[in-house]
Amino acid sequence: MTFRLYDTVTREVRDFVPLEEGKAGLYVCGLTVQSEPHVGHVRSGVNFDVLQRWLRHLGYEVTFIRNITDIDDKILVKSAEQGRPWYNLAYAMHRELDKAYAALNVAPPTYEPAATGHVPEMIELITELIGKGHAYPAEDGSGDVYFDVRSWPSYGELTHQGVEDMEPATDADPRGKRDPRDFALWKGWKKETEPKTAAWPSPWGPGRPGWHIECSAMAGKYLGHAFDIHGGGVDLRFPHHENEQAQSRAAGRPFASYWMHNAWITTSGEKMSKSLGNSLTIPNVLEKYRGIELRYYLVAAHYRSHVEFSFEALDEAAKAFQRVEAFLERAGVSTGSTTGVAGELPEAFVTAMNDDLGTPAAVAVLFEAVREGNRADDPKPHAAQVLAMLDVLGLDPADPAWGGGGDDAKLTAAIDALVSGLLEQRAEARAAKDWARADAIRDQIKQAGIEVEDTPDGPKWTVS
RNA sequence: GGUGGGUUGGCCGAGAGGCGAGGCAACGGACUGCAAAUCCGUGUACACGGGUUCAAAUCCCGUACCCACCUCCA
Repeated sequence: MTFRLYDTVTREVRDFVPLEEGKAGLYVCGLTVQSEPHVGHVRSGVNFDVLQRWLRHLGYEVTFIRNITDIDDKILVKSAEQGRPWYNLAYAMHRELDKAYAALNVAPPTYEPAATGHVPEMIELITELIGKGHAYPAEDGSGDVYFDVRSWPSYGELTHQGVEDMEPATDADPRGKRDPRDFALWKGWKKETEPKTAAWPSPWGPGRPGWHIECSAMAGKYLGHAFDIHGGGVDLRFPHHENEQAQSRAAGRPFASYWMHNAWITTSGEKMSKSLGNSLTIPNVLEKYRGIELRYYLVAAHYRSHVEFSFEALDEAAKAFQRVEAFLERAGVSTGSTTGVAGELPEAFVTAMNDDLGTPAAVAVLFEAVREGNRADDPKPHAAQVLAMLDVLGLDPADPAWGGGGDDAKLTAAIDALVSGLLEQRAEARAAKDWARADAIRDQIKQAGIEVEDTPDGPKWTVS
């Protein structure tokens, strides 16, 4: 059975046929590192991480490039507001993003190129476009270079829009554009307002890259002029991806075969914009929920479905996932080094994943396996299947990526020593059928935040 | 004005012509000293109005409401 995915261009789910058999080239637009990452930002990271893992599972040799935009208008504005160099802000936020990805077990891509490191590649591409008559230096002496939308008849093909139907830019400043829809490939340095460090030499004078050009240049450099899949958030379809494709193809590069776009996460029906305050930043959410729980929440919804974020829903998701963990614990495989040597994936799971990464259906299969395992005399084979599924989804609790360092083990031992003393007293009370005292001890332990469960193997405690 | 998406039970969230995805919560039962966990069982949901069909949450027409993008937001 082949892997099928939804292509934004054809608007249908179609077979994935790579350009080169056995290999998959994937480019995903990463973030503009201008502020702390929030839940919405990280969704794309998790979604494409699942894609990457699934392609690898299918046996593809994956080259995964996810860029970092580390110079742009907003970075300049924000850093100025904060009174620090733009590169300091970008670098600090980049490190925050790395931390957020790590906390969610988002595997690093093959390479994470930054825009500022690829100015020569961009200049080369822009020069080529000017040479072919698809771009022009602004006539107002600003040092800007624009892509000439009118020179490229298929402009709009990605998002199925005609140039005539597009709303003319409302940002009143036409600068030196021939057509208001023309977009900047290169932005001339504005001496009066922009720091000198934000300008690079170019044939058109000092300046910095336009937003879209970086992705065309970097995708071309690391994946070749034609590659398999290009991904990003829905908002990037237009103008970003439309422009990437236009400028790449105008330069004679075929560019991506498939376009994938993940949907939004909103809060109270609204876009999770960066101005919303910081209650939804990853560091904040991780104070209340574990990374694996947040990841489960994100994976349990289909990547093309809009998700209305709420802490109530995240809470439910966390409980659901704990059910899986409790099963693994019971089956006695949760702490073993079973990662990677787990059982076979159920066919229904594979079918679900092959159908445009149908993670909701895949998760349903996961829970069915958990129930069967709970019912079975020997849960181990089911547990092995469960682990195999979790591994593909990046949700294996035993994965060292989740941390669980040595301090934890020490703490656990210390608590165990304290709790076991109390549990012995409770056992004595129970043996004497002194239920009141037994329950009082259990309540006492519970007040410390520790739940006691009686199992066939004796009482077990967990931090609730 | 253009383009696209959405409205599913108490809640989250799948599905895309005919067997009630899955999870959370609730209720009943089993197990338990009581719990917890687990298992078994219970719900007749698809925005509204028409239509097509033996059969519609799913297809068609219309209506309402919501959302996203339209030049630097994942």
